[in-house]
Amino acid sequence: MSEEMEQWIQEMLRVSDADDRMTDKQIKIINAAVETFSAKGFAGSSTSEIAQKAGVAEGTIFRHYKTKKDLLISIVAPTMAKLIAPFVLKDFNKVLHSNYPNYEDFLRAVIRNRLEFVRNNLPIIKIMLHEIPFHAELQTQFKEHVGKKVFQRVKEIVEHFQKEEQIVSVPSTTVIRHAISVIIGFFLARFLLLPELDWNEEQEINYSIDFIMHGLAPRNK
Amino acid sequence: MSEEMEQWIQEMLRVSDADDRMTDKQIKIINAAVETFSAKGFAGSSTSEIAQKAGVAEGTIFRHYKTKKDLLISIVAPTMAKLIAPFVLKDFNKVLHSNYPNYEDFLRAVIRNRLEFVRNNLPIIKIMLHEIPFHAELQTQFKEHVGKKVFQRVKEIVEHFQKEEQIVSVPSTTVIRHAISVIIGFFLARFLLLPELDWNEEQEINYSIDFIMHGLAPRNK
Amino acid sequence: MSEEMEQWIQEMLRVSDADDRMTDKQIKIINAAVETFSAKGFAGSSTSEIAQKAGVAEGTIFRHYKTKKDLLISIVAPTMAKLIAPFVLKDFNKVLHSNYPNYEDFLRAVIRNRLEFVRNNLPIIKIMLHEIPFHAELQTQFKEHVGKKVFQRVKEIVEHFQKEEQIVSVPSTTVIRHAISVIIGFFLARFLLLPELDWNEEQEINYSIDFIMHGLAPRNK
Amino acid sequence: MSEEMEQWIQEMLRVSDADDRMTDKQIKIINAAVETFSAKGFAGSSTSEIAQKAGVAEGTIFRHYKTKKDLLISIVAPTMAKLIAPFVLKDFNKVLHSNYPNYEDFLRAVIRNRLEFVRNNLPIIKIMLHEIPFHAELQTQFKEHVGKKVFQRVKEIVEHFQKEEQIVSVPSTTVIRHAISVIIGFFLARFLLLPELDWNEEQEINYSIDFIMHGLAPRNK
DNA sequence: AATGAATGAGGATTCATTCAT
DNA sequence: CATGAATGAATCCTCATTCAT
Repeated sequence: MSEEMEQWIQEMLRVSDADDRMTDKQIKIINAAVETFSAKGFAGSSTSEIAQKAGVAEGTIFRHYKTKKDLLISIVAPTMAKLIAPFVLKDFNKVLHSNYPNYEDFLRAVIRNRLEFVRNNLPIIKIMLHEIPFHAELQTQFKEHVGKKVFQRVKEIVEHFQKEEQIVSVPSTTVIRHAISVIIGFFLARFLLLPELDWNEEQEINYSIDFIMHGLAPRNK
Repeated sequence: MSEEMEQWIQEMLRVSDADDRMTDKQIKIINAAVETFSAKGFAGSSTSEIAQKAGVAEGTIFRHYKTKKDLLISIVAPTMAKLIAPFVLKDFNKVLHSNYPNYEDFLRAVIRNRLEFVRNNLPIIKIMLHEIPFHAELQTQFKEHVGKKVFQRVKEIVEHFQKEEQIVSVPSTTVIRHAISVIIGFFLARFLLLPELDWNEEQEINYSIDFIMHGLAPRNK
Repeated sequence: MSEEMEQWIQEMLRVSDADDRMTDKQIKIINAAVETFSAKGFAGSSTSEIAQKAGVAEGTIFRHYKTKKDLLISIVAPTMAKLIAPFVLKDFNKVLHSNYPNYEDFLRAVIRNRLEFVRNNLPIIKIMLHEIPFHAELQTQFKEHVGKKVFQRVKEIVEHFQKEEQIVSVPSTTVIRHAISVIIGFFLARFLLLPELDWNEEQEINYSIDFIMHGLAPRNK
Repeated sequence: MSEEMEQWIQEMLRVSDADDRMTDKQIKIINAAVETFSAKGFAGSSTSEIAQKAGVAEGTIFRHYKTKKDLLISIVAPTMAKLIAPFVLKDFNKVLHSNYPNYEDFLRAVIRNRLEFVRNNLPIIKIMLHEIPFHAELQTQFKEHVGKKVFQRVKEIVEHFQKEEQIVSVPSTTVIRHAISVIIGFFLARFLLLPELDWNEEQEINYSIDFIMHGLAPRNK
């Protein structure tokens, strides 16, 4: 792997791990809330249970977070930002201007990186998945950030490689959907559907990349 | 398309549409519950709201469904069964013994058929997605039916074509995951993420099949 | 025992066993209600449970008994009447005019007879005990029948024997209370507090009569 | 009366009056609950009525008592304990080793003392009587404490006096039942059946003791 | 007579949130 | 800052009773 890319990966890691300053009790509350929301869903969790699990008084939660929903937002929003952080790095599509003969290594680096991120933030990712449909604020944030910024960046890359005839000539939205489906499908299987299996992650990543590469390869008539 | 396959598709349709006999009020309750659960989630919906929406007394709900959860189950369970019904038809993998040169038409038939089913049962499908993680009964049913029966059938087909060297030599579980990811990815985008777009469904199905076919094609070194 | 007394006992039995005419369903309802009220109390029993136990529709109960309370009254009232029936027989205090040297045999006959009655109507007796304090109608009936009629009869007898100096010269109300306490104390222990014990009823009756006789015997200074 | 006995009576009083520390609202809730349960029975009382009577929000009840039944137990259990407290004082049967020629004074002291206790706790005593049959926890406590501990103590005394031939030679269980029946019979008449009467309590106690003493006196053939 | 679906008031209990300490 | 008692609206659910069939 090129040195350039390694630097980029370091950047990606740095960006994801920025942590806000919080008091000891706040951290306990957040942890308890994450655990509870993740296990029972937002609507199925009670603030009293969270307080108990956090070892604080019921009132303490509301000193830090005006409402229960506030608590949810302040858990999900930063993680959603971190989840897509690498894609909005200003040098994300540096790959375009490098002299890579292909995008395979790049794809592999991104997958590995996000795999780690998901692994380390699994409960919050679950909360995101479950709650986005029910909370306008989260939907807005999701559509804005993921739907626009990320999509825009990825689209540029895809269309670049299409111009170079390294990717089949199919609407770029479709190309993106296919690729992302395969990757997210892997993440879901790995962490949500069959986490108990004995996964060979490197191999599966390779299979997935291989599948995507062949699926997207230009058609030779 | 062969006549045989057309018959099978008819069979698939027939199986999916069997409808239970219910009283007028029961239907109203179910419809109101589907609408509400789908919009706010199970835990976020109140029985009083459902009753009001259904135009019945709150007590009437509990005459027909012992608990609120009962109401959920009796909505989700049959639809989950219908969702996978085609896969457990005894002649589902008839394709194996036919003389198709490939499995493309078969795949297209299944996708089209399930696309229609999802379209016609969208709110319930949403409920399924949201609630399965929180209800042991639904999880059990899902793992049992989808995880075991459907997977088994599909695996047979995949391994059959692998033996005939029409599919790349990769673990069948991985093959299945890739194909399903692409299809479900399409369904999610079509109905949940970007339903407001002006979709050319036939074309997208073709792209997806094309992507899968190339992604799964045997590698020629 | 005298022949006269035996006749009286026969009369007592006859009076207690008069049974009202009821339809088959009515009998089932009453039995179910007795069972339920006795086990859970009136307020703790639901008409739906009674209907279920009786094998009739919920509405059927209300065809025969206007309200749930009606059902209670129509169970308790007749049994309360039967419970005191012997005491209001017009020849109850025939004992006064017989030439008995004492009242022992008479007391024994009454105790035995009421013991049988209680044994055969235990659940209803329980209901009476529990519900009289909470239902004005039952209280009225109880005070009227038991408190007045029975008390009047017994008082005459007691005062008769006091005049004959066979009973200690103590207020007749106190005498009656003492005797009844001992008898009812026995019934309660026998059937409610320690029903599982292996009771020698005849012997206990003798002990109780003996205790009463000595307790009430005229004091010899 | 001996000085020794007077001391014992003081001890008895002290033990009965120990009062738990409770907040102002808790006291109001308990008082309202006692009043309501006593008047309508446990099952016939609603928590909303109790809250209203106590002048607190309904939720407040459940902050202090997890369930309505909890509220009942926390009312009845301590009173049941206090009711029998004198009998389990370690010097209760001190009477055995004193040089009393008889047990009359002792019996009178106990009756007077418990009469006062019942007078001061009448509503709770009523609740006890009504609810013990319907609540396993109360039954257990009753059988354990009253049935075992009290009975054991009293039995020792009775058998002691039987050995000394001051009590008739009849099974001690029967002796106890007779004595207790007379005393409880008096209490019930005094407070529950005919509370409106103008009772001369001291005289009735004397009559009852007299009745018991004669009823239990050794038989002279 | 009998049914049982339907009712809506009322049941116990939970909840997010407030506020005096 | 933190507490936890207090709130009262809202929750799910049960109930006695009615009424069309």
